[in-house]
This record gives sequence, structure tokens and C-alpha cells, in this order.
Amino acid sequence: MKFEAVTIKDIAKALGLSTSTVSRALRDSYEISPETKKLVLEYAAKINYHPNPIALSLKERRSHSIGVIVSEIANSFFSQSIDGIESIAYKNGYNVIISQSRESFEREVINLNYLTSRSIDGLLVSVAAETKDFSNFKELHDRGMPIVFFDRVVNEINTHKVIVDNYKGAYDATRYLIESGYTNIAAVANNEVLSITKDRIAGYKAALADHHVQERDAYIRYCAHGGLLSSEVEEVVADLVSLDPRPDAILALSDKLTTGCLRILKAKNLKIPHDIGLIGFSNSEITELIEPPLSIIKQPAFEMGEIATDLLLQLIESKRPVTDFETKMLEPQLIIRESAKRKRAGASAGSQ
Amino acid sequence: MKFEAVTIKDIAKALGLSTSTVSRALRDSYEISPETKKLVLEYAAKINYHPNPIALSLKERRSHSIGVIVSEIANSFFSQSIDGIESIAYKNGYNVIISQSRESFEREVINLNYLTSRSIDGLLVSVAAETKDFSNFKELHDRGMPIVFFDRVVNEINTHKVIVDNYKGAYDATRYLIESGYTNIAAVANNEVLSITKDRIAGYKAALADHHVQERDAYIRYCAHGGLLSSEVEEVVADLVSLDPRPDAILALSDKLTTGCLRILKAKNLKIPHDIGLIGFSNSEITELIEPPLSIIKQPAFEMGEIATDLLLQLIESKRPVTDFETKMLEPQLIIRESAKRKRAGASAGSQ
DNA sequence: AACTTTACCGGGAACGATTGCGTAAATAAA
DNA sequence: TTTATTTACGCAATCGTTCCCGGTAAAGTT
Repeated sequence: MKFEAVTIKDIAKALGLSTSTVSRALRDSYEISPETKKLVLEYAAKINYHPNPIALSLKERRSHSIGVIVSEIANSFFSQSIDGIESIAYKNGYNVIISQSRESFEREVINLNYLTSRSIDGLLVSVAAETKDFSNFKELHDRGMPIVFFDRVVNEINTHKVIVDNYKGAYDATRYLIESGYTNIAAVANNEVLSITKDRIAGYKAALADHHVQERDAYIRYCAHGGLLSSEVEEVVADLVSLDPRPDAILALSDKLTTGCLRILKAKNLKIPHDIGLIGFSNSEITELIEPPLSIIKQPAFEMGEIATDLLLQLIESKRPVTDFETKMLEPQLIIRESAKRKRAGASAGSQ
Repeated sequence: MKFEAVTIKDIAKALGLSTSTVSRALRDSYEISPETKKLVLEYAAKINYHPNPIALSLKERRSHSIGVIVSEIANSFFSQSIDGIESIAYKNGYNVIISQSRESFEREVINLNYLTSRSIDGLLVSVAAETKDFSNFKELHDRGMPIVFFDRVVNEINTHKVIVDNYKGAYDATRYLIESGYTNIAAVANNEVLSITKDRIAGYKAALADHHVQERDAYIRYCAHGGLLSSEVEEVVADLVSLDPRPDAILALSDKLTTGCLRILKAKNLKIPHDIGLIGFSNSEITELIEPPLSIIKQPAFEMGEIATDLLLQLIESKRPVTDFETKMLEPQLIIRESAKRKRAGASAGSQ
């Protein structure tokens, strides 16, 4: 099957002109007489001419497409981000090529190689949970590929980044739990190496410290695959609830973990928030419909995608090499619902 | 910023060969001596040579990328479909360029023009809710563009299609409601012109008829924008519950509508399933966590994306024009949970 | 010794578009 | 009338790659 497009040559031949004249006429060059322009433009419109973007790309040495690497598309946060990415890219005439790491370092590297071999103009990345070796990104960046990280960033690479205030998100959520009377607060986090994990855990710890609640190592658990495997969440939660003293609340530090914990807590017949409180990062649109309505920390995913793309396009279209990079930090939104309401707000902290 | 790639010319120059020889060596042509091949291959690997896909595209007159038009990415069904699309496309060396219609005919046409002007090799489409004029697709298809429709197909165009058995899905759900003792079953559907709407409504009606339950026009409602506007769902549900007799169950005929109805029913303080039963099409991963756990008809979204892409690639890579098109129909999955359990199965109809 | 193969390799056109340069004709200035 | 300038267009190189068409030297065949 073929889809034959009309070229500038067809126009030239039909009108008895050279291709250069046609090209110039189409670009409204001053070198072409108004009559010729009119002729060309009208004929072009008539036969529905569109310049071949591939030929243009070859000439201009840029593809007008950007690559995106996320862990999985079918995840509320990422699909919302991609929505934002697509809208800005589209507005600026760029294609978006998406690939998924599924939290695997290996797949991430493969995707990276694939995308660069497809001659993309820039890259938008939220790194995989497994990734602790950033040399591939680093090398690519050093060789001049514009990269913008969003959500899960890599601090070792000096470029634009877009994140939410993960520290604050976790801090506020933890504080809320403490102020609601929870004292044994466990944290279930994504892979330990992730920037979001570090920042969120830091916020969690700080909130505990600031409110004189003792931090316990046993209460902090990591899921190497970010909850992509339900077994790892299951294990972690099972461990947690078998502890003595058993945690009276769980702070889940990423999307998949939040729903994962809830699922397992329910399976274990623990009543939320009575037996155990739950709050977590989530971008699902229907957390309010859950039983119990879920308290969440929500990220402005769409905006993050928009901003990251804006920054990337700036990088791509900048004439001079950019050396002044910024990290945009957005506000997370703490939404309190039933799943983390236990005692009255304002109860004195630091119990036991 | 620029990202300089190494070309075949660089290799030729460095090795004192012609570009044709290098090209042939890289493609393992029999015309090249083993020694030269080895030389070229090793040097190419050393300087990390990758053929420029844009130059190849220009030469071969195909871009190795496929366009996708869906109503919105941030929708469980579509993001799961895209997941499937991406996996097959990736496996075959194709890029996926995604665009969103947001249920608008106008945006769909714009996306269509944009994608074709980006010289894609084929198109995967799930039509927008508003679209009743298919002439744009038809014309494109007639001009030789391979198109595969999935989920929301257009019957007027003879090409491959991938759907679930929407009739059966709606029929089985309706039958389940009837057998559970519901008698006044309303249907809330997407835009009337959509193929999925027609098929699902037909299944709903057939189930009513087969079980001697009277069909009422007032019980069948359409949402022109597929629930993208929460106001339209609100209106429809408000109307429905004010009817006399009030429906004792709602069958929601698409993703957004299912959660939309639930949200509004809850806001109206109606107890599900006691006051009103609810079942609907949904591909959300967390419907079991909802209060009450949602009974759903689930589509094999990932597989649909995979199959549609497979079919599209067949079309693209076929030497001869394909005239024998097929419609793959997959099985929907009926998952019964609390939201549609009222009386015991097998209870006689006619309640109150 | 003369001819035919075979093995290897290079030149250059082509894909579709842009663009620097050259130039004929028309017009203006001398 | 001669020269300079402007107008309006064509030629050809270029982007990176493939591939048709040759070409040459060594080997094999009479």
C-alpha cells in the first residue's frame, strides 16, 4: 500500500517552472513576482500540496519530534503528564514519540538507544525505578542532546527539571497524620534510589522529627519495582502489619503503591481508617469514590508535562548552548478525605 | 543546541572508501570483501554509527511511524490500548504519534490533517463522539492511507476493525440486572452516532425484550460528549432519578459515564445497590476498591491495541493492495461485584 | 595468449525540499 | 547609446542513504 503525496516537482512541471521558483513562491520570497506566486499558490492549494516533512527534516537536520520515556503509559500520573506534553508539542509542530521502561533499567537503555537512533530533537524523561546508573543519560546529554527530566529526576545531570515539592507533600501528609492522632506511621516507598523516594522520605522523617515522633527503621519500606509487581507490595504490607507495635497509619509514596496498599489492607480485612490510616500520592481521578474515600497527595501532572515540554522546546530551539538550567518546583495538593481521619485534628502530638 | 550524528560519509572518509562501499558493507552485501566488511563494521561500531532514519525515510518514502487518534490519553481504556499499540509498534521498529480529539469533530479533522502532513505510514483511529461525518476518513482511505479502526469504528469504511462484542457485553450486563430482580433499567450511553453506542444499546434492548421487560424511551439517555463534560452526565442522571417510576438500575455504556454516574448518584445520596443498581463499561484498574465495589464490563484494551497495530502493519507492509478486510471481535469480560446485587439471582421480576 | 568470469569497488543519480549564486531581460541612470 | 541596477527566475549543491551502472584487476578458461 502506498499513499502518494504530491511534491514540489509536480507543481513545477505542471506550471513550467523550476522547483526553486516554486519553493520560493510557496515561501513568499520577494524574488518571485506576484503573478507567479498567485499561480503557484493556487495550484498548490488545488492539488492539496503539503511539504514533505521528512525532506525538510533531512535538510534542516532536525526531526521535529521529541522522545518521551516513562515507566508506564497506563498510569494516571503519566497519562496525564503525556496529555500535557502532547498538547504543548502539538501546538509547536512537534511529534511525540512515547516509550515505556516498565521500571526496568535495561528497557530504559534500549528505549534510549532506540529514540536517539530515531533522531529525535530532544528527550523528556522520568527515570525507571531500577535505574541507579545514569551514565547513559549523562553521555547523551554531554553529546548535546537536550534532555528535560520530570517527576523522577537525576540530580547528577545539570539540565532543566520539573518536579513537585515532594518533600513538602510528604511532610504535610505526615503532619496531618500526626495531628490526627496517628503515632506509628509507616512509609511505603518506591525504589530507594529514586529522587522522589529520597525527597518524600526526607519530608516524612522531618515531619516526624518536628513533631517529636520517633522514627523507626522498620517502618520505612521500599519497593524496588515501584509496586509494578503486586507481590512486593503484598510482602511489605504483610511485614508491616505483623510488626509490634503495628503501624496505625501508612503513608504510601507513589501512585501504584497507594492503591496497592489499599488493596492489600482490604484483603487483610483491616478497617480504614479505624484499624489503620492510609494516605498516599495518587493521581487517579476516582479516589473520592473509593471506600473509604482516599486521602491523597496529588501532583499537577498535566502542568508538569506542559512545563517540561516548554522547557525542552526552549532548549531545542535555542541558538546558543544553554548553560543556565532551572528546576521548576510545583505545589502538590493535599486532599484530605476519610482514609486518614482518626482522632480529631489538633490532638496533641507525640503520644505513646 | 545540536546533536551531531556520525554519517556514512565520515566512515568512508576515515577509511578511504566510497560511501557506496560503506553502505554495502553495512548491509552485508556480497559485493564487498570480508576484510572490508570487517573494517567498516568495526569502525562503525567504534564511532557508534547509526543510520539516519530520516534519510532512509526519504529514500524509501515511508516514515516508519503510525498515527493514533483517540479521544483522550488520560482514560484507562485508551491508555491501556496505547500501551498495546506501543508495544507492537516498538517491536516492529515503528514510532507511534499520538493525538487527542477530546471528542471534538473539529479537533479530529485537524489532527487528521496534521498527521497526514507528517507523512505517517498508517493510522489507528477510535473516532470522536461528535463525529458523524466520516468523509475525511473515507477520502484518506480511498487515497490509499492504511487505516484500522478500533473500539469506535466506522462501518461505512471498508477496512480492518477491532472491537469487543459490545452487543454481548451490554446484553449480558442487562440480563444480569434483570435476573437480579431489577426491572426498571435505564441506560446512559455515549453519543448516539457512535458504533459502540448503537451496538451496546441494541444489546440492552435485546436483553430487555428477551426477558419480557418493557423498554422505555425515557430510560435511554445519550451524552453527546461522552461524559467529558460532567454537566451532561449530571443532567441525565438528575432527569432519570426524577422519573416515575424511577429506574432501579443504571447501565452505563462507557468508561467516563460509569464513574460519572456513580459520582452523581453518590452526591444525590442514593444507596447503591439498595436504592439503585449500577453496572457499566469500565477499564479502570481500581473499580474493585470503589464503594460499592463496581460491577463492570471490561474490555481487553491492551489486546485491542496490539491486534489493531498488527493489522495496520500488515496493511502497511503488504505488497499488493489489500481488499479482504476483517473485523476482529473480542470478548468483553463481565465482572460482577456489589454495585449490581440486589435480590437473589433468579428472583422473579417486578419489584418494589 | 586471448578471452571470459569473478570479485570488489567507485561514480553519481535519486528521494523532496531549500538556498547561494549566476544570469537574462527589463528598467533606470549616465 | 552605454552602463548600472533591479527584477525574476534557473542551476546545482546539499542533507544521508541506497542502488543502478559501470569499471578494473585478478583469476580461471580455452
